[in-house]
Amino acid sequence: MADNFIEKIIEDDLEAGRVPGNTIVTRFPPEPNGYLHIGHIKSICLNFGLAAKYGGRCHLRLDDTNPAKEDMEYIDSIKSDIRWLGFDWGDNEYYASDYYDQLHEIAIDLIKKGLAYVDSQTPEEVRINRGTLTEPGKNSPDRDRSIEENLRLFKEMGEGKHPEGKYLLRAKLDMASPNINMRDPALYRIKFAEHPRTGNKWCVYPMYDFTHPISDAIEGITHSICTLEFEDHRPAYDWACSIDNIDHAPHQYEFARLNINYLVMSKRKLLQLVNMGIVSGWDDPRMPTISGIRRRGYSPESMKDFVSRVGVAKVESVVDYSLMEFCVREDLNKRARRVMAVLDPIKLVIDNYPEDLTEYFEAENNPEDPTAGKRSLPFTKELYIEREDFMEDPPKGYHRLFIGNEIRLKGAYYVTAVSCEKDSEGKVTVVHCTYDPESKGGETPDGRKVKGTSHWVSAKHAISGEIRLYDKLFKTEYPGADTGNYLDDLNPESLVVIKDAKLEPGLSDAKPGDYLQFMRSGYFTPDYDSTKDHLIFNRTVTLKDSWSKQMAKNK
RNA sequence: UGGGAUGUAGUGUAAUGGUAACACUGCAGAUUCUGGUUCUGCCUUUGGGGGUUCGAAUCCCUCCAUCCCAGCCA
Repeated sequence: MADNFIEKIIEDDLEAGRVPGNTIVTRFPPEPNGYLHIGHIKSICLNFGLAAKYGGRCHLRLDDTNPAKEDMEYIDSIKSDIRWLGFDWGDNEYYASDYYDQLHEIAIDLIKKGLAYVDSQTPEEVRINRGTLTEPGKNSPDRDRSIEENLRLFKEMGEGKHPEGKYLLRAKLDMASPNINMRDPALYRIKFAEHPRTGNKWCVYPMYDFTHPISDAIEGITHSICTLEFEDHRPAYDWACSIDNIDHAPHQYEFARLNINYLVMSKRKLLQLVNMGIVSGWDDPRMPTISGIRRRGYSPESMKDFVSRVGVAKVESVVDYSLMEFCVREDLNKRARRVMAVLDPIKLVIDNYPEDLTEYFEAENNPEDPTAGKRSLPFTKELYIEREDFMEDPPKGYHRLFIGNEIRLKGAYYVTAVSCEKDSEGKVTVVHCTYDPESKGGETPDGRKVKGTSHWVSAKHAISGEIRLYDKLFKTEYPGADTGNYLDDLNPESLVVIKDAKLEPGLSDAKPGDYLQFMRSGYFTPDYDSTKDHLIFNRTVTLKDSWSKQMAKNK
């Protein structure tokens, strides 16, 4: 069953016998000029998913035709990000630069056939003579240069005899075409940049419209899938596939790229955020890069689920950020180990609890997963609880701790608040309570109910940790929509650091990649910089919180 | 204004001439040793106008709206 229009096309092609060897071949073709982001996940899942579903293969091809912007660092990150998602391209790792020799030959061939020429117009002249959207372009004065002259000049371009911008190899198509991409598109330009893979071997580099279709054809790609903005390039794609007598020319199909509100996804903007130091790097947990969300604690499974829920179509759309949060919560709910962590601690003293006693209580590691086992938590007279779990003057509907109210300390005892101490500024520092020894384990023989349950850690046994509370990097749905500058919409509270949270002792051996739920708070994961002496946890996403939502509404 | 595309609940995606649906969001409630999870219910949809047809989201005409294209970027 086809899940989207591309699968429908593939199934039709397969059924009609239009696919050589009945093996579909796709490719994921990133340009190594930045880190992969969430938008790429859609393309990766589509291309690798298609190959898996229809028993074909998917190539990884680095589209490295612009050495001025590309870098080895990006190539490495791209590969590790795809692997993290769980996809394997096997031996099918290719580079557009692998085809430079062939591409060069084809270009010479085109010149010999009179289908390409060397243009000596300045870039400015090329632009002006291209015409506009409504007016046709004008032929270059060099359009009818002799084949011999073209051959000589192209050779000299390749030999580094001319500066950048001096000459340009163009296809001889149609300067009057209503499709601007067909008005004698550039094939080769001079560039003296060092290429990450070919070094200084070349000083002419082929353009996308020339390189991409031919790379696809060389690799035997059957279905070349790209985003909507390349729709206009399809005639150029088909032209390039037609010049070399290819048996089974690949076809290009376009789908809508993934947009998500509250996020910026263009590589230009992401690079700017990195370069301006607004984030700590490409893998800052607030970045929508794959390495960023990995560090943030998102699971690959949740992201694959997310893009599959988004679907594939040709309508340009903006997906709700909340769908992504739903997906990560749903996955982490099933797999995250539950722990107790008090982010903003106040001391809770149980006045009638023995001074030197330590009891141990068993706690489930994950109520959603019985196989996750249990752990033992120490309990003493002095504990830490969350500051927001006690109020002197609670609003209606508050069923946490207040003077005279009884709550449960998760898995331990029922306690009733009796008094509190405050500092000179009126801030509560200590809450005093009494416990009911009969309620041991969190239930009483008389079966009475309490409405509130708080998490806690024993003050004596607690370990300290730094907590990084991440939130959206932008505070508006469409960053920059109002002012034209997306940087105006940065969320000043996208990162709030808690220096000294109180954590249950077992957290000392948590490692990056662990999925944790800090009970009643959110999902967290150890940061890469976390050490045994200085624990650091990143908040992936909060738990849904209907209480704070209700409070916000009543305001 | 030339060319290329796209219009289905707030958001995303199905339904290919036969009862407009699923998920997320939102709202209400139940359950719960996480105000989490789970469960139940509710809200809201075919861009407009014509036409063809017993019957149109689907086919035709027309209008409207939105997006993309004038890099020697991809």
